[in-house]
Amino acid sequence: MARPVEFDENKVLTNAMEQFWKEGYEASSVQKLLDCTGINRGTLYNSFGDKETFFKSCVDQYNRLSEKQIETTLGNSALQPWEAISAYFDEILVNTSNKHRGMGCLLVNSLCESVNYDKEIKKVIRSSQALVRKPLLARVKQAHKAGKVKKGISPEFATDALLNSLFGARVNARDGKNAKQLKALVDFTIAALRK
Amino acid sequence: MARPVEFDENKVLTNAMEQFWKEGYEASSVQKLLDCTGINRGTLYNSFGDKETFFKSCVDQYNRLSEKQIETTLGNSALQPWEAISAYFDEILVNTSNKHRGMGCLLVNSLCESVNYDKEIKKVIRSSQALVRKPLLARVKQAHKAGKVKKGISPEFATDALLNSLFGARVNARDGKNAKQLKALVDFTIAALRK
DNA sequence: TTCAATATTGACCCAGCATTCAAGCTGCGA
DNA sequence: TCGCAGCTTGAATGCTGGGTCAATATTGAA
Repeated sequence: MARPVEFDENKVLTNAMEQFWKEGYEASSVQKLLDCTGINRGTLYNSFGDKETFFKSCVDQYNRLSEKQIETTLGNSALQPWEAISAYFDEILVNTSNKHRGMGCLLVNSLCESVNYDKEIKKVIRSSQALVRKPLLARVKQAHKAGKVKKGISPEFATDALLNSLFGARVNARDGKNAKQLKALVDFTIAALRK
Repeated sequence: MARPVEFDENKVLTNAMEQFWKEGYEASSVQKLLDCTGINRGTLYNSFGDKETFFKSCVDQYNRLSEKQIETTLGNSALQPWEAISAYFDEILVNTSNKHRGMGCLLVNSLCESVNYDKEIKKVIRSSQALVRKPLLARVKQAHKAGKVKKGISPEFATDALLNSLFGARVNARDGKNAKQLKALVDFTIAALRK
């Protein structure tokens, strides 16, 4: 009945996501977003809303990427708990392009840039982080039940320690550390928790 | 011979540093910097140069703060190596105002915001991080010589692991975790390295 | 073929950005 | 007391920011 969309929504979201991921929210001007997506100014506002709304859609796109990484690792029932956890970290830190590795984590970056310091976006970031924490905690609990976690460490704390190590690694990734160095850092944390 | 300066340079730098620390480089407009420092537009440009130069001066101010924290902890020869290291982390994560804790680390934030993604400021940030790494490494080496580091762990790696944990904690601090939770995270890393 | 519905386009808006500068002010040396 | 070096001031500048909109294009249905 009406004119169909011409742009590829997935490509637009992916390109814009990478722009935000690399340079952050504030430094990503609408003009830069238009350049990297190839769409027109009006099209952006018409189809994706204002900059903040568009950013949230890009975070959703990032979460979809995240979920894929989780599915094949933490969500792979063929893997033992610690193998799954290790595979997940490998997926993020090792089996990724140098480009993506060097950009760190969009959620960590956004938290540190503090997009609109005390506004709504912070909530989005937090709930996105839960997407990782939940399946990670599930695996740690599994390991815990199997007696594969060092004594005196609760599954919740072990999960926090793993995430803390991962956050650090992703800051270090942005600082230029290579895959091997980053892997060594998270492997050390795993070794400290695992029995 | 001429009119003397009226503003307190130290206060100006401290206030501006906190503005950059809290909201990042891009979101800290010159107007916001004028508001929080109380100086005039022309005065800023006359006495501190442009925004980028001013930002670097604020990073210097942050480094001075950092050096003070290092002096009384890592630099305190009355303390044993691990006690000094632990005291340093306490100083950053526990013995600090809720306000400052919640802002994380200016250097980590800047790295994640990626101020001018591939420009000169990144160098400033990196050399500033060396200010912490050097005395920390010295203490770890001391512990290593005294046989107080777990077998098979080099002082360099142990230092990187500590810094990784600290980076993670400062991201988590920005996410709202409290002093106790943050301390538990770095303490866990220390315990994993210490013998 | 016509028309309603929606997508696309880029010129346009103005608020806010970083930066400059000419004029005014202040206090010390002469 | 006067002159002037140099700090202070805020209006002015040009540019870029995010956001709007009327005109145009493209489709399917009638």
